[in-house]
Amino acid sequence: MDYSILNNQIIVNDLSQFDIKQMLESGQVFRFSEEDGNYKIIAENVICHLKYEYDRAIISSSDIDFAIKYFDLDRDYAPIKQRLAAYPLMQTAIDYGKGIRILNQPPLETIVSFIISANNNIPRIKGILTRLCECLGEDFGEYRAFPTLEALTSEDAAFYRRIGAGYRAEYLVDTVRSIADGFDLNLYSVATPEARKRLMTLKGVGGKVADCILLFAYHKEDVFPMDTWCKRIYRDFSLPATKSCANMAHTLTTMFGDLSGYAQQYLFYYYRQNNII
DNA sequence: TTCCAGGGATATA
DNA sequence: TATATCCATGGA
Repeated sequence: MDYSILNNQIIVNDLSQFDIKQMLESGQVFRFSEEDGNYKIIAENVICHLKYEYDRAIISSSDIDFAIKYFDLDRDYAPIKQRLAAYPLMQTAIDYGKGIRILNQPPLETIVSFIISANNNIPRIKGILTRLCECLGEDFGEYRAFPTLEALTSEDAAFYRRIGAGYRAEYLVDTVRSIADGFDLNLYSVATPEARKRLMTLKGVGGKVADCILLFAYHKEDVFPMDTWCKRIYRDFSLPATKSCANMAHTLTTMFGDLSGYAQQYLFYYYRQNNII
């Protein structure tokens, strides 16, 4: 994609495949805020400021290389959208969310975030994560970093309940302990089925949460996370009826192949924003 | 008051 | 392997 670096800022020239609101509000990330058109995103211990200037987007970051990778800037989404447009329903969804990109988020916080996301709603997820970082994250003045593994493992279930995690508190305690005890987070070059199997050994990580982690942290493109919105999406494709999310995900990933993750993201955003019940 | 939210664990057959 | 039930919380 067309971007350049100037004075420690990233200038994104091609807004046909880069939209700040669409990237952040497509349900893949929770630690962001907006005020008067200025967006703040925090990932790990890095903060990024995003805004528009004329017909360009400007990214300021404490770590430029991190930001380039995080916002997936070295990927051209034009051919992806062109291939997807041949599928039913997709042209509408792509037109609606043409600036969506799939972020490359740090694995640990993606795992924690999506364990919290289970049977939960986005405003609450954001609140729980805000309190988590406020309590355990390193203080950088303007913002708090995401807590380190050491900080996460230093707390018990009572703490996670206090910040509002509810019954997911025990899952979090168990999972961060597993990671500290040697669960290998480096799944970038592990094939999707094996990586998925490993993630699902973590407490609080089932099929859907595993797929979110695979897509939003490891950029595995051959997954289709099935949530309540995606069940409606499945219905509208008039595919074989089934009650099983696993069956739906299998049918959809068979249909979309290595475009599954992208298809899911455009469709999720379109359905949720338009509240298609 | 009940229902729902980017579901998963567990028990049961 | 497939289905039923329980789980904290807060907003609608």
